[in-house]
Amino acid sequence: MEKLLIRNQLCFKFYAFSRHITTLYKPLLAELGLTYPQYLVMLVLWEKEQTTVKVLGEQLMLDSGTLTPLLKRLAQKGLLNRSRSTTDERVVEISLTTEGRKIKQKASCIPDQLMQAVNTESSDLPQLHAILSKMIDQIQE
Amino acid sequence: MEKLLIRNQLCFKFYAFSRHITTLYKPLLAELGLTYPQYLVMLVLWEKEQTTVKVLGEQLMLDSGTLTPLLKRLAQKGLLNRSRSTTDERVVEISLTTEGRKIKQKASCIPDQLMQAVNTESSDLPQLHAILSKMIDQIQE
DNA sequence: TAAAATTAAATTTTGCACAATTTAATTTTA
DNA sequence: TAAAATTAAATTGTGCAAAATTTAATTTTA
Repeated sequence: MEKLLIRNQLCFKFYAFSRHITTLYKPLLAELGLTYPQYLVMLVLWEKEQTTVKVLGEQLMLDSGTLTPLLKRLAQKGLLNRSRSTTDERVVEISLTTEGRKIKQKASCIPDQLMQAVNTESSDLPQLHAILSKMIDQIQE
Repeated sequence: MEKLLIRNQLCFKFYAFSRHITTLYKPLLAELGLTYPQYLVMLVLWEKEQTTVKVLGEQLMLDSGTLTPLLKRLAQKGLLNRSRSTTDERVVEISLTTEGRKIKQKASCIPDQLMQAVNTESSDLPQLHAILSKMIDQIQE
């Protein structure tokens, strides 16, 4: 029964820390007018300027129920375009706009600023990366 | 700029894995009729049968905006009672009901089942616990 | 090739999360 | 002790998440 003690729950630690990270991002992303999930979409588009809702969903592990309204908001802000593919009308293509490309510069300092705020002992970082990567790879099998 | 690559983002890994854990809990908690945040509240109450919204919020790192409606749902299910403190009318006391106490038995197998589903290499577990505990302790300073 | 199956997004619904504000009670302090 | 400050919940509003269903397009297969 001691496994029901909240302090012993690894999953609660993930849940709590993940939310904490989002609050640390908030002031940094506010300057770009983005939420954290919106920022993740922009990260993907900064790597590859054109993609689809499906591919985006696979990369971020989010479904269309989450992405459709989120992408509409980003389109509203003028950061990306949404359009039906002409070769397959089921597909919606997402492409970076000039404005969307522009704010990549402003975002370039965010990763460092954020990690500073997270303030993880830097010796723990490689281990965390390794363990989490392994765990996430397992999900995607 | 390579820090803007999504695969390099530790925070995305936390975000994605935390959501993944919640989906693993879902079928287990469905038998109790609970969501994951509701389950966390029950974990706290199974340790200490009476508490307050404020204390609960500190333990789970959630505010009244999240807890108030969540606690109303748990009260609706008959698992806990909400009542204003008589000594300080600002405070709402939360107490476990007989029904709420009863389902602790049903929940006793969940931690093991969940960790099996998470399928983390068991050699990584102590490290994860240690690193996350340290990081969460820093938040609460 | 027509029917069946599959696929991609969108929609609907429920339930968090959290910032900001409000309300009411209690404490502090001038 | 009356005014000011603080505290605890509740409320309001926005934006995820994810399950379930719907819609429309494409692919498979009988």
